[in-house]
Amino acid sequence: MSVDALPYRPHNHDACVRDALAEARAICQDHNARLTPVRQRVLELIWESHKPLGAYDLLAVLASEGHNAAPPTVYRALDFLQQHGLVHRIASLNAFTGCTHAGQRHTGMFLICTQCRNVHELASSAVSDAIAQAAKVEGFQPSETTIEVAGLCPRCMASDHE
Amino acid sequence: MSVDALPYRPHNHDACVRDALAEARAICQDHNARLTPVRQRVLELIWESHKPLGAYDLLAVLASEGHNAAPPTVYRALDFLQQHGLVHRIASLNAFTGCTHAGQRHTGMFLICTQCRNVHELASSAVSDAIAQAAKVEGFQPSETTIEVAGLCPRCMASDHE
DNA sequence: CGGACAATGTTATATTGTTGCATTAACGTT
DNA sequence: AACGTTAATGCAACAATATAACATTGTCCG
Repeated sequence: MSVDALPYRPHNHDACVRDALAEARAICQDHNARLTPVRQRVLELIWESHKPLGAYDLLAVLASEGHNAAPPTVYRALDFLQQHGLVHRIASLNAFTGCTHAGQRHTGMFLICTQCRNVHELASSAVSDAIAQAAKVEGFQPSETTIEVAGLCPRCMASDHE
Repeated sequence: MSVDALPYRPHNHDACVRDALAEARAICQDHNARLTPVRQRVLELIWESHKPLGAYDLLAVLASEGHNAAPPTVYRALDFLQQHGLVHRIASLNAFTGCTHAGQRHTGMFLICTQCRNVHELASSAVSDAIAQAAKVEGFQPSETTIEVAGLCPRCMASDHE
């Protein structure tokens, strides 16, 4: 795997994928939901990539693995995973990424590097509080919040200055 | 025009469209940019609607007006308008809305009513500061920020409780 | 086993956005 | 006014993303 495929925070990637899957299994069991082979494979692919993947990227991999998959296959798996808080959709990229706070109540904030394409998810209560407060002042009742920040990750910034 | 087409903050809509266009003309002059007929018409349609419009919605209106328009026509106009800070793209809706802070340096935050589809733009420095701070902690250098909050606007909340 | 419901397969289509190239309009220079 | 240059538009095709509708298969539970 190319180094670019790794997020800019170094870690043991194999373990991180394994943990994410274990966590997913636990959460699904808890929700009485079935983490079927397609769903699990899609989740795994997303985690392995560690960058947002488009639905058609996933579709292509599944196809290359001999799975007779059509768009609905992938979109349904993604819907399921989103419903159970296992993946997020990045609206500005039309792509999907593994949730690093699965099981926790949070509104994710995404730092998206425009150069290496890696995405880093945060859950800053300072940010969500500020947003909740701003909404409240307007008498607005939030249900879903999207926070996506495009820019340069530390690693790319450093390599740009070489 | 139906009342639903108005934003939930009451105002003189004709004047608001007129002002937005005047502002746009001033800004374009200032930027040495040309607010051509197509561009102006697209901006006008977006403001008249006061709800996010999709590119193909705009296209349909232009077509109905006898304009021989193809998708690139609309997308180019929208690109131009975005570049000059006159409209925003709402990523979670694939739609475009007039910028209510044109000319001011800001990162917009959008309150999107899932019921009446109206969108209200804010520029909360508390929010942008919190986001900037969260990014800084991660060593991330932001360039573009997307903040979109879906939920219920005050008017719809009130009418739901009748 | 058998019925009910969840999940998947399959085909077609809708929606959103882009590329590439030809044509026309605007602007400054001479 | 004619000229060249660049910006803007017209136009045709296509790419990318997402959904609808309905048939089929699988799973669970009585």
